[in-house]
Amino acid sequence: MDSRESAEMYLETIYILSQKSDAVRKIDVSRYMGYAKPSVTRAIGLLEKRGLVNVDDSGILKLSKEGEQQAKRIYERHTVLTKMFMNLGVDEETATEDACRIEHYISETTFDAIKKHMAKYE
Amino acid sequence: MDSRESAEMYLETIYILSQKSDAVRKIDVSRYMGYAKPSVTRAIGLLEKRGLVNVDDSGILKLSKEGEQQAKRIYERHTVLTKMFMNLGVDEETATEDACRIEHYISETTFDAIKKHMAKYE
DNA sequence: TCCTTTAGTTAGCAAATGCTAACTTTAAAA
DNA sequence: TTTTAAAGTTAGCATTTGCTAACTAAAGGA
Repeated sequence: MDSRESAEMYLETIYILSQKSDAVRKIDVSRYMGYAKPSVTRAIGLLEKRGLVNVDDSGILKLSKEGEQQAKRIYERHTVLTKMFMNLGVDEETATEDACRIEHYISETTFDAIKKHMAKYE
Repeated sequence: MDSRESAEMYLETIYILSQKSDAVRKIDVSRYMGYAKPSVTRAIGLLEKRGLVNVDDSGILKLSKEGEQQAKRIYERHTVLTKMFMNLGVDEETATEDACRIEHYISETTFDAIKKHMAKYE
């Protein structure tokens, strides 16, 4: 996996888990992503260094303002791409999987075009 | 870059260069991709081991049957995705760049759906 | 014939990610 | 209070890809 993709996946995961629970810890990320704990420890450490995530004394993860922006950006791509693929007749599971891989690699320009296009179908 | 993506890019490059010239060598791949020669030496060595590329005594690269199949598969994705993005109003350069990144990550199912969709516009 | 340019190779570095093993710490259970 | 289970951390391995440095080999020019 690409380095940027990896970071984005961690951010997105924290964002998604934060919507379901208000006390997200590393172990939750570990389980959700299916990665070993040390992988999560390091990855989140890097996100902290970059100022995208904060971990409080009790081990609760919070996205910073910028971290949340980035997470939302990816998550929006995720949902829009999934819809687009489903709109073309792809089943939900496959559409989600594809969106999840592609969301990291689409340029702003192309994503905007897709988003505008999809807006017609709402 | 992902390992599979890397291999696919080399195959696609050899395929593209083979359409312009019938004597493609490693140095050509090196220049086209902008990679140093040792990177190409190793990458093509791996493709040879996998039976996807053959290098004859004079250093000319040929895709094997399977190598060509894979290269064509990727190249088709490249062209179809580029068209789709341009169809949504994206400029050619951006469309090509995006297609080039995404072509490696789309499932067969989703690509088929896109392809069918694009067929309507021909 | 000798020299230079070009293609290709070998060896080894750096970066990044995921993993296991083993340890610490904390918190809950008995 | 003691024990046990769960969360995290540290250390270090493996894999993969691209790079540079330095070398070999072959082809062409002078």
